[in-house]
Amino acid sequence: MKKLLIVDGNSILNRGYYGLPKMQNKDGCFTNGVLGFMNILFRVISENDPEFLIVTFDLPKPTFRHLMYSEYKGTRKEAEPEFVMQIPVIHELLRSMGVTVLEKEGYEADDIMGTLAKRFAKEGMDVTILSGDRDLLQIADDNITIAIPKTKDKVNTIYRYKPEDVLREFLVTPAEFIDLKALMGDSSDNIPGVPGVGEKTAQKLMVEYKSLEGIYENLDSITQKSLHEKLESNKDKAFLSRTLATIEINAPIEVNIEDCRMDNLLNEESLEVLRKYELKSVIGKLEAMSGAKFEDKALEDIKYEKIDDFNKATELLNKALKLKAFGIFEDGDKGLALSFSKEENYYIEYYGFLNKEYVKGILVSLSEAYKTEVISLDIKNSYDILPVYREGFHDVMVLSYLIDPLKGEYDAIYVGERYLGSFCDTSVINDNAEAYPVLAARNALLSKDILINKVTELGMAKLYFEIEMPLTYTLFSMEKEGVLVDREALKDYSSKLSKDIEVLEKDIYEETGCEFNINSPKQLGEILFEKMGLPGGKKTKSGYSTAADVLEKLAVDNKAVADILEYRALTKLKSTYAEGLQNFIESDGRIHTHFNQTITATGRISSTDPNLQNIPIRTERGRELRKVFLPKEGYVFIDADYSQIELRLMAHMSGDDNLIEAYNSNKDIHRATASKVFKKPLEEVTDLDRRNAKAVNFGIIYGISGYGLSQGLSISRKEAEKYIDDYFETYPAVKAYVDSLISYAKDNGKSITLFNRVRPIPEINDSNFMRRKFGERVAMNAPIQGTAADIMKIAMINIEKRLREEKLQSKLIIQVHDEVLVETLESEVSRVSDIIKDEMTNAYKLRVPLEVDMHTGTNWYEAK
DNA sequence: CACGTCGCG
DNA sequence: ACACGCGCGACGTGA
Repeated sequence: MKKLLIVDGNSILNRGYYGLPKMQNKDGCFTNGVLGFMNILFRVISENDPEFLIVTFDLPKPTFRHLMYSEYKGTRKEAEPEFVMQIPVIHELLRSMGVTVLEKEGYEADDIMGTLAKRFAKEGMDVTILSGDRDLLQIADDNITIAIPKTKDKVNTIYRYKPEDVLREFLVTPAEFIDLKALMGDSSDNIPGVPGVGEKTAQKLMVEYKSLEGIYENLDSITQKSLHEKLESNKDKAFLSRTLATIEINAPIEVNIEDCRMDNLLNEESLEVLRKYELKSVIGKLEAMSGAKFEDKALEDIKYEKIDDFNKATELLNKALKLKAFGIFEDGDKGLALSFSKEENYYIEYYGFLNKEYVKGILVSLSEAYKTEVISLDIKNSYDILPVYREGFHDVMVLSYLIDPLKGEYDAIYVGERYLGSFCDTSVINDNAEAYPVLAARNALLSKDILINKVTELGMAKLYFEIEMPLTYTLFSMEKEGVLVDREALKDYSSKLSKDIEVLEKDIYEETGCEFNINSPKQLGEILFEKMGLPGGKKTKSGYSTAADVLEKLAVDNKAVADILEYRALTKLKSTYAEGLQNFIESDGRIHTHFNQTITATGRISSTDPNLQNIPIRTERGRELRKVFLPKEGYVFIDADYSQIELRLMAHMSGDDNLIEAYNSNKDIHRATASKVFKKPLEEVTDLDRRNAKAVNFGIIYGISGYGLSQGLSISRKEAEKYIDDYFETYPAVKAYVDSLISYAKDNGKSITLFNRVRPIPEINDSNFMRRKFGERVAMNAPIQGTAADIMKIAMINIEKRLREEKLQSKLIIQVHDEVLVETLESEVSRVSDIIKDEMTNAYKLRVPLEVDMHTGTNWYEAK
């Protein structure tokens, strides 16, 4: 008989918390509840040996049961912060262990447990519910055991209740237990009960009359006067209490039991979490349970067949086409790994006619004739041998990123250990260059369904299928196209910089009276603040801060400092851009950056080798650099950027009527804000007012703080705080919205975008003030920045697709967060402009218009 | 390899 | 009294 264990998360965490003395890790995070939770859980697991495990939690929101009777205000006293901060920790740990965690808005954990227990028991499973309190006893039946941990005489035991045990101890059946509770009441559950009736009396009544109905039908036979009166005058309360005490067993919860299979609790991910919270004993218990030390877990071989025969490779590729799904991972120009199943893997070595072109020739038929799923760990790097993106292509790296965007790395080893519980011998990978590609193809194939289930559970299926997967192809196409760069112009730019740098260098040596390495913050700090005695406090770990905002204050009346700032600006331009970019110009004269889809915490893409998302623009000297980015012969650039997309999203998502109105009437938003916040007519708003309002607008998006704003505007913190207060008074719904973002994050340990993209925020309930405040700012920023990223991705996918499908020659080549650059055939300018504008403005319908600024030019300087 | 700094949105 | 704007990547220095 299959065994299922369902755990009442909040209640067991609570048990754990009060069962152990307070403990903290070195970050100050309390962990005793989590440790206690795990101890109880492992105890039950070892005694029961369940095959499946589900943990449920209450959401802090009111439930339907309680909403119906909202006059019963919560009497539950506020939980201790040391307890509350462990809620996200237990979530993080359970998630890392791959445990199914269920919670549903509008339902208590009791309802979820009751529903699932009854459902799976009916299907013939042996169900155990682990809870810290007796509420669940009403659910007990022949196939459902209620396990309750108790401490008696300092000995922890797990009490197990079947219906007969309930009867023996409480003298009622599980069904009657509901009425018993209705009479007694339960203050911790906000169940009023009949005042004055306690456990003993209730029990006596139930034994005698079996139900509330029985009691009230025979009220006359209750002779004890005071009890009679209590019952009579509280009949409504009794029946209402019964409704409140009844656990829902038909809650709308969907669970695939196979997803709840308990295996691989100890993996790279959970190990990391356990180490972070310093729960070594848990690691030990998990090792003992899995029967092996983590370090010497059974290592799996990477088995594969090497193919270097042309006919064999052809046969294999044709076989792949006919499969339901296969895994693929390209090993640069050296070869190609294919995986057909856990056991059947191949490495095709490119050689002679057996090359990429040949392989692509076969695989290209995947575009129509075959519905075969193609699954990779990084499919963007395989499009050079695949047809254009279609449904059925999958990327396991992208899936892992969506589930845990803070992780940073999603290689085959990580996926194997976290999602497959398969540990491979890394020495094999070090020794054999073919092993990793094979492992990547295989683990991608094997983990895809597991990961899609997780992503679906998290509400991100649409995000994955409709945005992230199509985007893999868009980014591939952009990288492949690259951007033309004028190497000679870059060299000229560099040598002009060199001249000016040389002069500055000499001036600085003279002005400071000594020669030193200006690029060394250490030496510079010593010269400025010790030798020259300029005012400036220690700011960094390693000495004086020589950051620009510090130096700018000194530069006003010190020529040397002013020169140093300029020197810094010019050397930056020279080393990072003028010299740096040259190294990336390839033989086609173009730079092919890498657009990374699995880096940022918020959902933006990033650009590396080189970074084309930080090409200078704010200073004229830097902006000049954009003249070296050119469209190819016969083409021009069209540059398009969203106008204030994040602020527009703030208007949309907060639903603030004032902000929405400002945008819908096409106002200058910063000016309009200044007018309202500083309470003066639009005509009287000065440039300074506007600048300040703009800073506040930005501050709101970044997660405002008085101090931060005061630094940005060089005003006192008090003034800055006044600005913020006035701002929130002007746009009250914005205030309510950012508050709701913080409270959502505190409750859930994460924030989400409009498209359900998840950004975990582990800092949000940290006991450390700084970390917690950081978490709060992240909670305010991530939904806005992330939603903007989502929308831009939609626009990019659609632009690339239309250019391709409408057989235009123009190509999308660069994205800079809210901006795209399209290399446009001259004769297509009008058509392509329409496409870009159309796809960007209509990427998603908001309550305010999405506006796009577009320019054409013969280089990036002109087009922007 | 960590740090400080600074380029961009 | 004090902590403090959000998100990235690249470079040079110095241990």
